[in-house]
Amino acid sequence: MSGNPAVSATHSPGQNHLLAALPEADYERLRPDLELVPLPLGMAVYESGGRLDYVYFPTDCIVSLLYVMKSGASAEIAVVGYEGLVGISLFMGGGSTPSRAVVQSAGQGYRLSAHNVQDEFGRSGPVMHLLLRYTQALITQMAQTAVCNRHHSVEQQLARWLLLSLDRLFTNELHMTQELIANMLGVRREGVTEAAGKLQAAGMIQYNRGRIKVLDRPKLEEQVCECYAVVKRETDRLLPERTAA
Amino acid sequence: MSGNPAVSATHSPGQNHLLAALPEADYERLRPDLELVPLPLGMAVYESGGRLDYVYFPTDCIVSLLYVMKSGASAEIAVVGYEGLVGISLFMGGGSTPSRAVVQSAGQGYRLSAHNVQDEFGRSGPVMHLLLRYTQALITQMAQTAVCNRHHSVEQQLARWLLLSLDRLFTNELHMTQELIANMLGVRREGVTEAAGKLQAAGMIQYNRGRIKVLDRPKLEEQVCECYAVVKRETDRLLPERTAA
DNA sequence: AATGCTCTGTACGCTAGCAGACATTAGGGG
DNA sequence: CCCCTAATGTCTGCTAGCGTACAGAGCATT
Repeated sequence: MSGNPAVSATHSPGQNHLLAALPEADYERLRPDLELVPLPLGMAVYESGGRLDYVYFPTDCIVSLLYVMKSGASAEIAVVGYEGLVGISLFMGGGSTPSRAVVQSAGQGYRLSAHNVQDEFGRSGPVMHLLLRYTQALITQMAQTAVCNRHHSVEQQLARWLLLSLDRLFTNELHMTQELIANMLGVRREGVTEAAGKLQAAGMIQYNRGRIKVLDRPKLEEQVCECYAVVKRETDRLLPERTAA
Repeated sequence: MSGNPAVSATHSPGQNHLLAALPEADYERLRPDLELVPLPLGMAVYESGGRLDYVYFPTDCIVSLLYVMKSGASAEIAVVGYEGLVGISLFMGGGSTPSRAVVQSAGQGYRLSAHNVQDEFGRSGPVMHLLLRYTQALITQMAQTAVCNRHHSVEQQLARWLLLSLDRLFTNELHMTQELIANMLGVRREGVTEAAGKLQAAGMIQYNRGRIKVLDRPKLEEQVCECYAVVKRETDRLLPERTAA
């Protein structure tokens, strides 16, 4: 289905910013190996401890990296969208990680086989350096998640999470139940209801059965904890906008 | 002072397991560039957002990576000992990170200049792959810290922290006040007092004015949360014991 | 021995968030 | 159009951990 020309026509690997940031030569070399795949809501792109066969470059979807405990409780470690990729363990050398990767907002992405990724990485060129810089940005996000989990309220974390998600979409609307958000944040669903209620009362968002519309983003940015800005600034610093293709 | 031959005689770069794991040729090439330096308690090996001139390979000390918020509150992101290095941003490409690195248990370490590190990394050989595998282990630690911060009690986190620290020392005794531990865990000092009291009552540790002796490590391992085991298993998997030099 | 400082223990009120139970509502399929 | 289910709102304890304040205890210096 991903080979459908009508679909391909509206999609380009360049919609993923990592791929777009590659020098033209590298981009063109990679292009034939990139395969467009649908990433439906809830799909496990990667299972904890499992073998990874592809690296995924999201274009218009969001993938959450999360750890699920024995008890069933979970916590989001980081979130990946068009700015990044899922599957760093393929080039970092481990081949697997203890966390899962789940599609949190449906869409599509390009995938590249383990073999191709490792070949590219082995060239020690721009591709490698870009992947490593992205990995460092991801590390910052994980570190800040740890900090946020320690010190900030559910309301602050929800605000951070909304902004991080919004940054990875092209609308001001998320399709996401409170239940799912609670799983991501590792809190109770009731806690999300309460926090979302406050944000709604303050006029920042509008909630409606699985649809969250962000009405006043500037206000949201004003009252979110510093964690959001740290991650955003560091991501922008490490992955400056460049064009290719 | 680090040049003191009496000191050097009892120290070898091989005491750091990353360096020890290098093939002999690489180890010998690096060796002349490695400089033994003292790492006293409280030293800031690296400041948030600052420029990094060296990568540090601890031998018998522990370095904490922590984020300090505007409010002054802090939280430990990860801990590094003889199994690792401080300064991944030098080869990951960013050059800086938003977190600090502080010596938590005094000792020594070898340092390698940014220039040398980048040269070695650029060879795309065993050195590079080892550094990347270590980085992945560090990522796991950060991710698990986020999870632990979200879901586990101060007592469980203290147990995890004690075991992680103990793994990086050669005694069963830590020199560390409750105040410092509280800063690392991002909790109140009183919280640590209470948690430590419970562990002591259970006979696992013995506390005494800045000295913690672990009396019953198996018992401690029994009741620690799964986070410790996840990190340990992943570290062992990614950085198998190998010998060199 | 006295003093001062650091480190540890403890107590009290307070709040955020948990656990569980339940009410309400929206929307889609029959 | 109705019903069923998913999604959301609300309520009642309950507990962990916070903020604050202070007391005792070990250790070093004088």
